[in-house]
Amino acid sequence: MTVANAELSGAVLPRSFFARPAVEVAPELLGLWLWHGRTAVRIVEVEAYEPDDPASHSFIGPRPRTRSMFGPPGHLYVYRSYGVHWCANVVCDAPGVGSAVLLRAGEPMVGASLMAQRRAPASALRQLCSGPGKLCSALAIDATQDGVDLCRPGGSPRLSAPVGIDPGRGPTGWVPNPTDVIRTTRIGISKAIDQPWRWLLTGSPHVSRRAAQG
DNA sequence: CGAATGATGGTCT
DNA sequence: GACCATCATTCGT
Repeated sequence: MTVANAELSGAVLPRSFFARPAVEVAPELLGLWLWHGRTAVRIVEVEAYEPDDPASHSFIGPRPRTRSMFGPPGHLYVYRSYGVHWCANVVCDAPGVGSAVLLRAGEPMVGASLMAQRRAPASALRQLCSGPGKLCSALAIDATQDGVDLCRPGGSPRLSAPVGIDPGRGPTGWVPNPTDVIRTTRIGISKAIDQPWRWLLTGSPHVSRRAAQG
């Protein structure tokens, strides 16, 4: 990594940040950076999935595929979607609970040209990471990263706070301004469709689908 | 702009 | 054999 990128990388979050239900962690992930190798995005859209949630992969209990979802918080849970795409979650709450936040979209911050290369023929900035499958493709995240610890300084992939923000400050760490966040129902599921467990950064052109006009 | 659809593979019934 | 936490493309308005 270049010196400039190292300075941009910010500080990782304490594991305690993730040791809460996904519905609490999810909105606070907005604005954080997800790094993998020489590429990084700012998270602009997330969804929470909980253990008593019929839409969650954890609903039926641990399976080989969902093993990491029941592991320690702050780790990655990666699964294959529709046999074609990869989707990445941040594991939350205590080990064994089965709570996670799906990373649905990001804004390219570092290595946009490399991400465009991986996403070819797509090239427009706002198309590179505007969906959970696109995000993993752009960041080159696949089954290899399933279970990886996102809290390791210098690790890859890893989550970090914006530059200049101390993620260890305050009771829950980094918290975005509430007026910067929009809350909606989740997308692309058939069960528990009324739970308002999707959050977006207000006005971001990098989300998978804009929120309905108020 | 929106609706419809095929690709493609693992998991569950 | 059905069902997907999706995406890119095609076709219709």
